[in-house]
Amino acid sequence: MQRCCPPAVGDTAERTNEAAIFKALGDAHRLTILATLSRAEDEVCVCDLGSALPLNQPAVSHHLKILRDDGLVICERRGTWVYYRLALTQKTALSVHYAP
Amino acid sequence: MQRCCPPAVGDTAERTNEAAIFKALGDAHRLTILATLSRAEDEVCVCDLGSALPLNQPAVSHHLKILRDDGLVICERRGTWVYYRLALTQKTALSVHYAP
DNA sequence: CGCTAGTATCGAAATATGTCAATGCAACGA
DNA sequence: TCGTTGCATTGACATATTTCGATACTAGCG
Repeated sequence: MQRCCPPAVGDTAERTNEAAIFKALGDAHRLTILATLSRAEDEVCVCDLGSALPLNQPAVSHHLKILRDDGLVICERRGTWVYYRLALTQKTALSVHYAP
Repeated sequence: MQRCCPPAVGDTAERTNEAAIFKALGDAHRLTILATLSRAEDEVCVCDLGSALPLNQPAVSHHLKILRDDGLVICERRGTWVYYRLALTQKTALSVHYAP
C-alpha cells in the first residue's frame, strides 16, 4: 500500500474509543448536565439535573447512562436519591492534541 | 423557576454550537482525517485522505463537508485536486473547560 | 403495602452513515 | 473548439443509530 503521506497515528480501535467520548459530548443536553455538575461544588441529584432540562425523567436518565458508560460521570445512591458528580479522570481533562 | 442549584452557564444556542463541534469529532473516520491533516506538514489532497480510510470517495467527501461546515478544516482547489488543511482557529484549540 | 426516585425497555420519529448514480470542474488531446 | 478523462462534490436512497415519550420495572423509605 503506497501513499504520499504517512499513515495516521493510532489504530482504529483507539480512535473509536476517542470518538465515543466526543460523541458523548456531542449533545447540548449532555453538555448542560456536565456544566451543571461542574458548577456544583458538590454532587447533584438526578431530579435537580433534570429540572434544568426540557426533558422528562426517563430521557434524562438515558443521557446520564451515556455519560456513565463513557466514564465521564459517576453516581452514588444514598437512600432514595441518586447523586451524580464529574468523574475527574484523564478523560475529562480533554486536552486534545492532534497528533500526539 | 426555583432550583436547588445555579442554572447552567451559557445559553442553549451556545451549547448547541459546542455540541456540533463535539459531534463532528465523534466519528473515528473524521478523527483519522484530522490526525492525518495534523501530521502532514502541508495540505493533503482528498485522494490521499481517502486512501487512509475504508470508505469510497463520496463518503470521504461527506465527512469532509461536516468538518468544513463546523469550521475545523478549510479546503482549496488547485487544478484538478482539492487540498485540505486544518483550520487553526479557536475551535480547533479545543481546550475545553467546564464550566467557563 | 403504598409511595417516591430512578432506571430499563419498547416503539416512533429524527438523524447519521454509506453506496450508487449523476453532476461540476479542470486538464488534456484531436 | 469539442469530446474525453479523472478528481471531487452532490443527490437519492437504504440501513443503522440516536433521541425521546410512554410504560413497566426496581430500590429504598415509612
